[in-house]
This record gives sequence, C-alpha cells and structure tokens, in this order.
Amino acid sequence: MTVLTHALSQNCAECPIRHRAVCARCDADELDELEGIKYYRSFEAGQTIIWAGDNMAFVGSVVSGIATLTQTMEDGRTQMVGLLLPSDFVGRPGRDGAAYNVVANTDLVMCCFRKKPFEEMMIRTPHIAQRLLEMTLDELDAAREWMLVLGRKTAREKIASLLSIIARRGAAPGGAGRGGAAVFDLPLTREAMADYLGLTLETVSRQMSALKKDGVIVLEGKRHVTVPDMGRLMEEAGDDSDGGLLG
Amino acid sequence: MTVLTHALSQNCAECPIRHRAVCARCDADELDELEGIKYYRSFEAGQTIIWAGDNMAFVGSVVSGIATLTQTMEDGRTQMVGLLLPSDFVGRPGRDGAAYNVVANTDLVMCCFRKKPFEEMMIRTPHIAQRLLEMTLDELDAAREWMLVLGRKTAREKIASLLSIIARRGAAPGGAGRGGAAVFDLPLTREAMADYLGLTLETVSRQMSALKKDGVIVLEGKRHVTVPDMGRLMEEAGDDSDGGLLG
DNA sequence: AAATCGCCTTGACCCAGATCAAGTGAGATC
DNA sequence: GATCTCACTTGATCTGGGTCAAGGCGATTT
Repeated sequence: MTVLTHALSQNCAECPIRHRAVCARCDADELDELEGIKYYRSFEAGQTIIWAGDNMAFVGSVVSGIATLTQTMEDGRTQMVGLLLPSDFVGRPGRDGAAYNVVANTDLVMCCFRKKPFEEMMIRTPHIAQRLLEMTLDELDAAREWMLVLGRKTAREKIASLLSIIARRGAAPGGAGRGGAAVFDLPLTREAMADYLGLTLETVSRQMSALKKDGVIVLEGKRHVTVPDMGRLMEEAGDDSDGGLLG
Repeated sequence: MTVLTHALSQNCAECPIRHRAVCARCDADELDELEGIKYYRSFEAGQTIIWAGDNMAFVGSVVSGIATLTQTMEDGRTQMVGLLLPSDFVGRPGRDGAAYNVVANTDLVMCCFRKKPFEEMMIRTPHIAQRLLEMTLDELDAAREWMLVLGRKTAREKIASLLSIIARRGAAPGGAGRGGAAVFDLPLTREAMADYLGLTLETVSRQMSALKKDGVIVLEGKRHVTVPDMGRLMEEAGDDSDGGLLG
C-alpha cells in the first residue's frame, strides 16, 4: 500500500485545482477566509468516504484521486450515479443527510470545509454560489447524458461511451484530442464499470474483449488502454461524430 | 383543441408558482424588476417548445401544464431526461445552445424571461442564483434517482417507480399521502412513458396490465389511475418502504 | 516454487424484454 | 351511424444480455 505523503501546502494559491474547483472565482480575500475553515483528509483506495444516510459534517473538493457516487437497493443491486475527478465537489449545502455512498476508487485527497461555516460563507460570497451553480449545472448535463446511455444504448455502446468519457475528461495523463489517439489507465475495475453502465461484470468483460478484437481499443494488461482513433470510438458509442454542442 | 385563455395577470404577486419557482425568494422590488423582463407564452399539447441545438432567446418557468426534456440519437432512439411540472425552470443561464428538446405534453403556459437581462439580473440578485442553485441540486438528485431506475430496475419496478413519482410530485390534483391512496390522470402517453423508462411501449402496456391485474393500480379508461395503497406501489417500485431520506 | 487471492475471461444456457404482427375501442370525421 | 384514426392491448417469437460455472493469470505470501 502506498504511503500517502501529503506535502500539500495549506496555501490555496498553489493548489492544483485552484482554478477549477468551487473556489475558482474567489479572490485573494475570499481564499484567505476559505483557508480558515478548510482541512485536508486522505483516503485509501477502496475506503468509503461517506455512507448514504449519514450526517455530513463537511463538504469539499476532490484534490487528487478518483471517487464514485453509488446508490444501492436493499437486495444489493447497485448503480453508480457519479464519477468524481479532481476538482469535483462533494456534498450538498443545505442538506444534512448524504444521499449516496461516496467511495474512493484510488488513493485520494479531499479538501474539506466544515459544513456550517461553509454554508454561512456561501450566503455572503456570491463567487462561491455562482461557481457551485455552474458546476452543478454541468453535473446535471452529465447525469442526463448518462440517462441516455443507461436507457437506450446497447452493451457495446455503453462500454464505448464510458471509455470515451474517461478519455475525454482527461483522467488520462496521456490526454485525448477529439480526432487522434488517446492513452490512459482505467481507474475502475470491471465490476465498477458494470455498476456504472447497468451491466454485469461478465458482459463488460465480453464487450471489452470484442472492442479489442475489432481494433477499437488496444489493451496492455487489464487496465492500460490505447484508443488508436477517438473518432472510431465515438462512432461505436453512438454519439454524433462531431464533438457535440456547447454553448 | 382547447382555446387557451390566459387571464393570467401580469402580476407576479398573484402568480400560482410565485413561491416555488426561481423567483421564490425574491422580495417585492426584485419582483418588480422581473416583471419588466418577463412575458407569457402558450403552447399546445404536442408542440415543441425548444429544439436541441437551437439558440435560446429566453429562459423561464413552467406556469401550468407538463413538458418533457428528451434526447435523441441519430437512429431515432429517444430517452426522456426530465419531466417539467409547474414551477420547474427551463434553460441554462450562461449557455446559448439548448442541449435537449423540450416538448409540451399538455397545453402549457410558460413565464419567459429574455435571456440576456435575466443573466445580468442574476449576477446582481443573489436571491435568484440561490434559488436556482437549490432547484438545480434537486433536479440533480432526481436525475440520479432516475439513473438507478434506468440501470438496475426491472420493467415492473420501472413502471411502479414512474407512477409513484407522478403521484408524489403531485401532478395529481387528487394528491398523494405517503401511506394512503392516490388518484391522478397520467400526463403521458404509453410511448412517452416508454421513453422515460428505457422500455418499448408494448412492455409498458403489458406491465400496466399486470399491475392492474394484481390490484396495485385501478384503471378507468387508459389514463385515469387510482392507487389504493401507495405503500404497496412503492414496494413494487423496489424503494425503501419509508419515505426515503431527506435532510 | 507452490499456494493463495483478487480480478478477469470465457463458455453454456436461459429468460426478460424487444420485435413483429394482429386486433380493440373510444373519439373525431364524414 | 359508418368509418377513420390514434392510442392502446395482446399474442407469438426472437435475442441481447443475465446467470451459473469453470478456468486463467499476475501479484503477494509462505
């Protein structure tokens, strides 16, 4: 198990997610105030960060690592409802109980704000509320795109959609142009992929093999993925070949 | 076709959605300003209010009637990604192109705000941004609950989930207590239900018949639904029998 | 280097829901 | 009051993905 060194400075100005997280629009004074109510917490891969129904003492941002939001039925069926990458926000101001399980999929660091002071600050500080609104609207769009995937796509299209999202959201250090190639490590097990896609892990495995056989992806080991042609992958996902519409 | 009489006064103070819509927290001065940039538009059942990709000149609230947000793939597969009831907000401040089709399912009246002035006012008026954030967070929760439905529930559970949501969101004039009975008219065709649930209309029809045969619902005609026991319906939906968690 | 463990793959079979194809029935139209 | 139409129902059959079951394989332990 990796030892978690967080030589993270407490200084927001040097934070890697400074310009993408909920604090993105804050000025120097506002950052000072945030620094007063923030603290870092580390989690190990596999650890549950928040249990659905628990009282939440904090809200915060993922600084590094990947987490998932999941919902579970009594009989054990589970559905992932969100994928949290660095800069994504966790928790809902104005609500005490958590609605979903939040699980660390890799070792992970969170920048936490004590909930009460954060909520009070949000009322006084439009920059935070504005940024949070923007981020929430983006998440809502992502959730709705995912509803199309879950409701209407075939297993093969679902896998291609997930790979395409992971490649595009740049969980990939290798990056991903819209036209060219992309290289990345899957941050999810086959089972986690299945929970995201509303499939079984066997079907995920079969479709990964099929995409590999057809040359849509190249696998080294189980997790390292090369996409020779992102355009081809997006066709397989059933998406419009162009990058989609953005305002 | 019904003639749309809108004897709606221009006066926000008398508006039926005054306390639930995006303007809910506005004070009298702010309402005065909103009245300056608002206008009403009526749509007939079946009419498309906004086409995906179109430039949006306005944002606004549903005053009366029901609309749906849908996404469509090139080959015609469509998925409903939102159900808009009175007081729900349409449009995304800060984005020009619409991401989804918005279709009126019944005759419908919208309270529209010209987009530019509304955006400017939002920056000056925290009451609006705060309320919009709250509403967006609620929609995000609803979208995530729906992801569980689409990804993991059986056809029977999906139908029961939809009926339960329609009953609870009080599209029902008959209302719906958590324990007792509920009576309402379905605002959706079988095809629209199928698009919401990621099913075919035949499967929707069969499962409606099955729920009727099993006494979970009583049907008069095709649209008028009586649920003798909401608890039973929610069991069928696979939901926790208690009302669920709220903060 | 053999054994254990997690994660993944592959095969054989099955079933829920899709697809294809007739009807039915209540308004609207003539 | 006949017929058209649109929304819905019901039946017969097919199939994509689920289920059950048996390995494979690389990393860690002994």
